[in-house]
This record gives sequence, C-alpha cells and structure tokens, in this order.
Amino acid sequence: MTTEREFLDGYDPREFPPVAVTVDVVTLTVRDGVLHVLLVDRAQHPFAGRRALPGGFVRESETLAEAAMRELAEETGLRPGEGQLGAVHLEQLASYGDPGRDPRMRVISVAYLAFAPSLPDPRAGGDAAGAAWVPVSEAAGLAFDHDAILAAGLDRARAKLEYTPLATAFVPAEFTISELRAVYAAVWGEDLHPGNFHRKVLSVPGFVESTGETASRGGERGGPRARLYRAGDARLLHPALLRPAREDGVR
Amino acid sequence: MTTEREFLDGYDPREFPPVAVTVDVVTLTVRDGVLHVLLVDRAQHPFAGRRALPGGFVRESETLAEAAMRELAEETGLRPGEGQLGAVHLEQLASYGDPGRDPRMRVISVAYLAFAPSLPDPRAGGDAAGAAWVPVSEAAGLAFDHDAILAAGLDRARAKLEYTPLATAFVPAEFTISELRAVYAAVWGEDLHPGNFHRKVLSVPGFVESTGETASRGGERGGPRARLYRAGDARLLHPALLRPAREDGVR
DNA sequence: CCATGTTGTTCTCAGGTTGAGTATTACTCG
DNA sequence: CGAGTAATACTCAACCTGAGAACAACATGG
Repeated sequence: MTTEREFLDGYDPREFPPVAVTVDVVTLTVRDGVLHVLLVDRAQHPFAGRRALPGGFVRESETLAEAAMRELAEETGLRPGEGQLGAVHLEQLASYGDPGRDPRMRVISVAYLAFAPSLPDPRAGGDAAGAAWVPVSEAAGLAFDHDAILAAGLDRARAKLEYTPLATAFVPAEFTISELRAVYAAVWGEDLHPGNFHRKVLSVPGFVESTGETASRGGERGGPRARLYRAGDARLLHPALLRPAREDGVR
Repeated sequence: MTTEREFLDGYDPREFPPVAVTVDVVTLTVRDGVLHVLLVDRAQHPFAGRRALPGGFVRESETLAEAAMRELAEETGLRPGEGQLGAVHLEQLASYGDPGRDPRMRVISVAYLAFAPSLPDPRAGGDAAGAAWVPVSEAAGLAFDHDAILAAGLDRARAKLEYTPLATAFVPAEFTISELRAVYAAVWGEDLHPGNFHRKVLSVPGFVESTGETASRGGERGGPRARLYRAGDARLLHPALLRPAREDGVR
C-alpha cells in the first residue's frame, strides 16, 4: 500500500520508479501418469531458445487473476471456470521481484498456479506456436528465475493434495478412485497402497460422491470395472491424506 | 515474466503502464495472551484517519523482502534476523493488485507476514509516531483492502502453527511449554488441553530442546516452576499439531 | 506460616486412524 | 480359455488422540 505520508515526503524523489508488473503461470496437468507443466519457447534475446513459463504484462484494467487467466487461455485455449468440464483451478502462488531478475528492467512478476485435467497438445490450437506440455522431470534450465517459480508451484501442489480436494481438478468430471490415486502418485512421485487409499478417500466427508454408475470397461490390463465418482462439496479434507513422511525435522 | 514476443508486439502500445509496487506488512505478536497486529494511523487523504498496515514503496535497488524488512524496522525498531533474541520471522504472504484498490493510481502491493515475540510499544521508539499494537479483534475497518490482507495473514498464521515450529517465533529464546501453549491458544482462539499439548510438543522431534534449566519462579497464580526449552532445529512438525476440527467439508 | 487454589508434568484408557498384508471377484488380453 | 491384473473389502497390530485424573510444587492472601 502507500501511505500519504510516504507519498509526500517519500524517500524516492521520482514519483514512482519504473517498474513493470507481469504474471507467470505454472500450469500443471497429469498425462499418462506423469506430471507435466506448460512451457513456451522463447524466441528473442534474453534467454532466447530457452523454455519459460507462459506469462505477460498485466493490463491496466484487469486484475492479477484476470491477467493470469488470459495468459493461460492464450496458450491453451482453456477457459478457467469453476465446475464444468474442462474447468481449471487457478490460484496465486507468490511474487518475484529481485532487481536483476530480468536484465532489461525492474520486473515484478506475480506467479499463479493452475491445475488442469489432461488436455490435448496446445500446438493443435491457436497462436501458441511454441507452447508444449513438458514432464516436470525434464523442465530444468528455464529462463529468468522460472526454475524457482516452478519449484514453488510443485511444492504447493504437493502440499495442497494433502488437505484439499485439489486432485479432482486433474481428472474429468467423473472419475474412478484409481484415477484419483494415479494423480496423487504422479504429483507425489510415489505409489500409494490401493486399499488404504480407497478407504481413506471414501471416509473423508465431501471429498467424492458416488454417481451410481460404473466405468464402461475395466482397466487396460484387466481388473473389474470401477465405480465412478464426482467431486464432492468439501473444500478442506478432514482428516487429511498425509503423504508418507520424508526426512523429518531439519529440512 | 516478460517474453520478448510480448515485449515487442505487445498489446499495450506504451512501453509499460504506470504502476507502483509497494509492500505491506502484517506483523503479529502475542501480548498478554492476546494476538496483536501492528498498525499505523493514516494522516493524509485516501482513508485519512483510518488505520492501515505499515508499508511503502519498493526502492529500485532492494528486493521485495528487503523492502518489507525495512518497513518493519522503520515502524518498530526491530531488526529481522534468524536466530537471535528479538529475531523476527518474515515471509511473503500474497499480492494484491485490483485496479482501483488505491484511488490514486494502479498499485500492486506485495504483502508480507511477520511474527515477533512480545515487544515494547512502538511509540517509545523512533519516528513511528502513529504505530501501535492493536488486538486483532479490534482491527477492522482498515484502509484500502487491508482488512482482506490481514485476514489472509491470520489464516496463514493459524495454519502454519499446525505444521511448522512458527510458534517459537512468538516467544523469547528460552520459554516454557505453557508459554508456547499460550501462543497457540491466542492465535487459534481456543484453549488447549495442557497435558495433551505437553505430550505432543515433546514428542515431535526437533520442535523444542531442553535447556537443563527451570523457570526462576512458578506461575503468577501458583504452580510449580516449569522447565525451560529453546527452539529445536525442525522446520516442519512431524506429526503436526492439528487444531480441533471446525465445521468440516464445505467451508 | 498456613490454608487454598493454581499449575507443570506424568499417567491411564478408550476410541479412532494408520500401514501392511490378504482375500475375493471381475475383468483384460493373447 | 488361462494367466495376470486391478477394484474393493477385510483383518490386525501399531500408533496417535482426546479426555480425564493424579500428584507434587508453587504463589498468594490472610
């Protein structure tokens, strides 16, 4: 904010230092059991040829979230929404503003985090020639400080799976328990005990609710047809689905 | 961020729209068992006479975190650090940039959250004439969108007490288990079972470590002298200290 | 200095949750 | 049709939790 006091006898004689505000979007999805992030190829000079998170300037009339949604839609053709098929969950991640993070000028970037169900390749669609889904394990050496932003997004995603029903944003509107389990496995990078996962998911009130139906066929390699569920109305998971503990304490 | 593509054939003809970037700091402390936030009085026109979070412009050569630390130091005389007496924990909270949130111009504010041990009144110190610790229950009707920022800070603080040793940032370097419990009670707004809290804190590896010593006297209203502890080296609490469940599910 | 009430610390115990393993059955593919 | 796989349901021991009680060490006010 800006107190009037600061505004008048401000420390900086200039009215305001030249700053640009941008948004960058970490968009995650699970394809074929592997966590992917949406990246674009940079053509021009700072970091030319490197990959980067999609992003751009915040326009004068839009909110930060609107700018993030616009950037996301431009790259993927998605329409972020809140409940329909193809809906995308979008939330603010953090802001990055170290002097020198962009060699051209002072740029403050507000990073957003988006979760999408499995989607077609963005190349197929609009003007986003250089956009592609990249497995997070191969997404290193990004432009600017985007490696750090991506890492923060992954941390946040992994943590939010524990205590929110966010995993349902990665699957279609109707899904099976094992599809949900595959999301957890992909994001956390470790397999989960099928029986315990099943018990846990069904015991958390409001996490999933049964459609009376059953999948039209069994798994690819066999097994019975699984029951179908849709996302419930819970916003917080109680009790939480805690991931197996790593090296505790100092970390 | 800012792709060169955007930079060149950008949507906005001007080089960059006029934007100011500020930091606002939500500084929390526990005094006499009550959670307080540091606020300043606004003298000049937008929201004159209202209270607001301390904040100000980000200077050209400093990082966002440095700007937040500077604002905090200016208002309190504190020196944020990481382990000494009077150390203050500082972390980024979120950014706020709706058009119109400041009536004068487009202002993007990066909010920070700080946790301090009980401190003397800021009035005593430097040039911060209008700064004061205010119980959070009385901190409503703040300037700009600071009510929302404060609410976000409180949410974050309450959540982080569960799975991080953050409570130790609210107490002196050496403290008793019940002083720690008083912090949880103040931040969460509910009393905790002393016996269970004791057991839990001591069972989490790295949360606290014993100094061999004992408090110099018992409680104000009686009771034995408690043992003294200092913060351990854990950064994450495993298992977490979960607060009693509220209204589950829909929330 | 004594009676009273308060508090730090340790136990106990019943109930719930967890991880790991097993059983059963319904599917797939070749 | 046979072999392998996966969805779902159980079992069981280990652990954690909330609630309560026990007890000793203290402060305070007469």
